[in-house]
Amino acid sequence: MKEYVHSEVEKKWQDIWDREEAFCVSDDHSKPKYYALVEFPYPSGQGLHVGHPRPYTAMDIVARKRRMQGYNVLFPMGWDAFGLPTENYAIKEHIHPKIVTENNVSHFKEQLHALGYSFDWNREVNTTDPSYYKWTQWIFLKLFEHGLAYKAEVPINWCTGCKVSLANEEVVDGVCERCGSPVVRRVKSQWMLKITEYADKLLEGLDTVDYIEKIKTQQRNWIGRSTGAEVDFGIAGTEDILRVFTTRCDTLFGATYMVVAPEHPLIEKYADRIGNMDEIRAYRDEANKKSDFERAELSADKEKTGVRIEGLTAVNPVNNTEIPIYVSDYVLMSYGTGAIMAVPAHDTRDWAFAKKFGLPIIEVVSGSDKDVNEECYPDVSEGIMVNSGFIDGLNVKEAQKKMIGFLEKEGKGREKVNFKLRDWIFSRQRYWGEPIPIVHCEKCGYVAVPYDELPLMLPEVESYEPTDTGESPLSKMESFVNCKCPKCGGPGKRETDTMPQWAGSSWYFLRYCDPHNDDALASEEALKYWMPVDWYNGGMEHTTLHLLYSRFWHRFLYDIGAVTCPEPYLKRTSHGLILGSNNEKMSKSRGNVVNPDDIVRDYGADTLRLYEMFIGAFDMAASWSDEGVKGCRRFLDRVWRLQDILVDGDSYSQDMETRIHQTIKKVSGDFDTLKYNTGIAALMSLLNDFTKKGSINKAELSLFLVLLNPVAPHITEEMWELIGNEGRVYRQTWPSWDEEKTVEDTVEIMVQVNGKNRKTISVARDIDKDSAIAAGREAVAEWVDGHDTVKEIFVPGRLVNIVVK
RNA sequence: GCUGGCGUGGCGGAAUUGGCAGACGCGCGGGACUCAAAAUCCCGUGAUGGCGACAUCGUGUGGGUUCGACCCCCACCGCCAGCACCA
Repeated sequence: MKEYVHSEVEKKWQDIWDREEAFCVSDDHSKPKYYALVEFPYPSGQGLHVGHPRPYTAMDIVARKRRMQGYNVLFPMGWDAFGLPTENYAIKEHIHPKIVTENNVSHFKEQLHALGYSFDWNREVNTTDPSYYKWTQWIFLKLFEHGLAYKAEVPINWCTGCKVSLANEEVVDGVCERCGSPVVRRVKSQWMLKITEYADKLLEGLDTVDYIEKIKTQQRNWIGRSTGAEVDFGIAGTEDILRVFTTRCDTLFGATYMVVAPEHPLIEKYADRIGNMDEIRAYRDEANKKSDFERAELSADKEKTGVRIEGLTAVNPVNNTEIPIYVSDYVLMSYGTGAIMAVPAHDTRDWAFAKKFGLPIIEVVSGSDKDVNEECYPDVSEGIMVNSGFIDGLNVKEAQKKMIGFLEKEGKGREKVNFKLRDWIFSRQRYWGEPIPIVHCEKCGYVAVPYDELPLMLPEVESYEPTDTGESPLSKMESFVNCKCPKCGGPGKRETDTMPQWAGSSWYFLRYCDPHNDDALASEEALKYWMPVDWYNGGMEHTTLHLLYSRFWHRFLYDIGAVTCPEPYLKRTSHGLILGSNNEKMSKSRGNVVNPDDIVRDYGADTLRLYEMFIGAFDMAASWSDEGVKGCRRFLDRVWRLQDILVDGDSYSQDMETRIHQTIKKVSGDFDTLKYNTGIAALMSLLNDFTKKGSINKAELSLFLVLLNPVAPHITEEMWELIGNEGRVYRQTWPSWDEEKTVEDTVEIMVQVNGKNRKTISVARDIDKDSAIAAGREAVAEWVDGHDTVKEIFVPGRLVNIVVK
């Protein structure tokens, strides 16, 4: 027998697949389509990581199996290539990011190719390609046109050392990831996308798709819809109001003071009436010095701080009581209205604050067995209202209803829905991203670059270093910045910020449908045929960013008629991380990184694919084991040696038939439900049976190769050819099983006495209850004779249980 | 703190969703082949007791439901992930 040399076999078949264009797909509308998608990688300088092949192999198995089942399968790959690491590397090494990207992409591509994936490389996309980002810019302009892109002053992370704004990911433990200087919050004018306008649609859409539950929950929590009421408190001696959002308007009679965020505009507005303005400004400045990290870090059980606003009091609209107003950083400007009504009796934060500042605490929901002055009573979803005037005696729900009625009648409040979701900060003061196609004109304001001028090319610059002021490197390029206003023809200045990395990845799945189209992001015909994506797998870390952003863009494109379905992904799953052999996350500093190239070289791509699918449940983290890899290679060696015991035969031998049908069923089911580990285990078991038997016929081996092919495509093609079969495994039809043949004629059932196993007997599969029990009684006579029978239980195919006294 | 998930041999993990716990793989022990080793093949492998057939115990802890519980219910402990002063 020929020796199994994985390097030769794998190279041979990869070349053949290339030559045959084996996995290039055409828009053949006569066949049912299947769109399998994996998240495209960021082509980093480090190359492929052993974490990448886990989802890629999983979806490659799905794609290969669906092809064998007669589907026209789109399984594409591309590059999410804009981004910071490339830019930083370019700065350090003085190489243009475009060149860095090209090198990285070609390295990645080689590595993916060596793993034998069935990607359709004719549809490769690259987000940094102008013919691609032309359409990213087009979508931005559409958003702008529909009022969903706007400029706003927002707080950003500012590195005091590099004098540059940082993405959240670049802030580590409150300091700059690169230079270690403290990071503070700073206000800057940024492009924003109004994802909040789509909050409800994004929430509702979740009910129509098949995502694993944990993803749905996380998205729902992130969107954070809560229903409550807006309540307007008067400000004594003025016409102004202080508006708050509350989910508990029933507790309004218990509101004994108010708190506003340090940045609340009301403070500056009444600066001349406020007695202690200096103190308040000092407090605000202190709060602003804190980075997000510090604010969050200290949040949990931090002592409450705050300052009373002297000279301003609020009027409670239900009883016209005047109550004090405080500033405190526990109230966030970014949620609700930036102001709250404090009900210390029933909110732990308000209670802590009230205790510290000696404010009154009034119980308004009964039910606590303690005095609310001694202990806060926050759990008040049930309970009866007390000390609450016209809603006394009502339960919480009724009280809320009546209160909203009252507020609406008085014009002092209304029902209101609030979201945690914030608008999407869309500007980056960076070079390596899509230029934002907007011109600022003194006369006309922000003006869109005309569609026929897209793509707005990213110009060549001399240096990618950010400027001292934190502006994008593009701002130093006068020839780029200065232009004519597209509207009035007067002097204009181009936007110099670029888009975040999330932009290009928010629609790439659409481009795969029609990647070379120059007139549209994809033709309607192609979109109609291919979309939505049938199965999308990706990392859990993208659930609230990429996954939500792309759903938002897609829904918007649907609303303007650019795409044909409202939700982009029918099904979403997530893979678990691959940890180092020490159970820790793989990283250079921990020294536990495994390079996939080494595994491919030493054991072969098929081994790596098999191992990563066998390592454990797909959605759970799994730690790397070199011994486990060897075990998988050993299995492939044993598969190869099946040639030694090969005999003639063009149908399954009788003694193996049941096992074979069981295995087809098991593998088919497991490959469709991400249970690759047990599917592979079933194949290992079947192999063990053939080895034990000492022979396998050609029909049986051929079947085995077809079942194993999606996981280990190279070795199976080679063996298929060696045993003299025609054609290719990847073009075979996926086998079906006969349900009748998956069950044995006789079954072993256990016989229990009082629930305890005593004997095992062999009976006909379709034995009736009485005969089964009779046979059972006979087998366990020594335990039941002489006892009274209480109950007899028969579970077909499983057991007989005789309960005696 | 909130949300979601998990807890099973020496290890990675199975268990048709209430029906023989530990499939499959790793590791380990023994044997065959070999001058020897590697590779390969065969046998064994939850714990305790027994030469043995076998018996008892055993799925984080404590209780419960049931003829029967890794699975369902109640309480608790521990770990992982995400969010976190969200009004």
